[in-house]
Amino acid sequence: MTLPPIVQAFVLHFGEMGGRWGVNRTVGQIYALLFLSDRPLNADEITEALGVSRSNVSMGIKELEAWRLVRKRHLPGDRREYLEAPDDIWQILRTLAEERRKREIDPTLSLLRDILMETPTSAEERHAQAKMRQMHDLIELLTGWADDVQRLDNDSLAQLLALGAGVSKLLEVKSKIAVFASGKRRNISQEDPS
Amino acid sequence: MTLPPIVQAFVLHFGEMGGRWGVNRTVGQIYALLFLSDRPLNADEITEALGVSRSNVSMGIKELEAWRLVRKRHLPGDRREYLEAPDDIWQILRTLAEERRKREIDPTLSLLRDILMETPTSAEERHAQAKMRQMHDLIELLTGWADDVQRLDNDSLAQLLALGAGVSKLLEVKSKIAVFASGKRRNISQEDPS
DNA sequence: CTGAGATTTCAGCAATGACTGAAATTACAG
DNA sequence: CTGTAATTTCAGTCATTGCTGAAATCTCAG
Repeated sequence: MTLPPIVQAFVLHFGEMGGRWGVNRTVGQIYALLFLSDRPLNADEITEALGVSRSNVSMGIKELEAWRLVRKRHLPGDRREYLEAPDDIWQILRTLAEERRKREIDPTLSLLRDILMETPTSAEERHAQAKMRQMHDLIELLTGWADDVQRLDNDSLAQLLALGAGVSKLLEVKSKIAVFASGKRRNISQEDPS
Repeated sequence: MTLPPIVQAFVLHFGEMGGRWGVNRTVGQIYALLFLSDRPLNADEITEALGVSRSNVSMGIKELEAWRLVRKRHLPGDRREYLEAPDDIWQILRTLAEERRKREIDPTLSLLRDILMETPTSAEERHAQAKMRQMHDLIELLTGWADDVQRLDNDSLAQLLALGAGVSKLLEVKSKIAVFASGKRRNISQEDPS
């Protein structure tokens, strides 16, 4: 691996963090490399830069495509495939949020929906189901919010983030004026009145 | 494992999802069990319910304590330790957000800070560093926002979530009135003018 | 104190996941 | 088409992580 020191440090770090982020070391390293690169790289360049096997790179790329974090491109007069990481950092954020949700949250939401259809047959089951309903409702609230925010353009999103807790002040005002209430509202309470 | 079917389904699911959430199967199962339980459980009850070894349960509990997702309690006239999962679901959400950030984001932020102190020595390094600055600034914006939101009380948080994308409408109004601008604003742009 | 019950630690085994090289498949220039 | 370069697949091996039982440590009633 002959990379500039700061690039190498970042690549190695992403490799180590990969585990915590739900991908393996090589996948983390490939993404880091592509993210920092000022031009698309082909698989052999990646293999060379990271010092791993060509097949490992192939599998890593496949996974990054599944995450929609890299794109394949073709350069004129070169049969090889080149890879690049999209560079709109806001879009990367949206993609990560969507993909993590798909992997980490949706399956649970689906299970909860199923279980909440069942009729409890004991006090213990009734309590368990009530807890699951709490969890279900909270997740729906969160994912619904995420859906909405997902659709904001970069600037609005940046504004929202910059606002921080200031939003609570804004909410006070809103509740007083009550005119801005636009279309779809959601259920606010998480307490289950069962 | 002799648990009510819906409890068992939920526990097994949490076990399987554990991997994606950064904990092992047993840890996921223990948490699921405690979350659904209507009373604190001792380690032997957990061992019995999950059909795993006592030592495995001990290690799992230790990890859940490190995540601050469970508490130890003592019942009068019983030497054993009992465990319970806090039941304010909003608090659980805050805890999860904090702990995941600590594990998944803070180390990267720290590395980025270090690297951004370095002086690039080539065009390639300059570009890489610019990308890292973008990432750094975005993460700071996100964690700063999270810090703020973290401090909201349950109701304000619920309101914020229910608002969804409606916040952008509110932001428009805000920018027109410009009176609500309270204290700490943050840098909005992510574009690096290097 | 003492000792029985309760909990934690840890070395070794089991299971899972990651990586490699070789073979198979695909893509395309000529 | 054909042949070569490029990519993917996959069986086997290596590395990591998870789990267990036994031993060590801790805790507290008597």
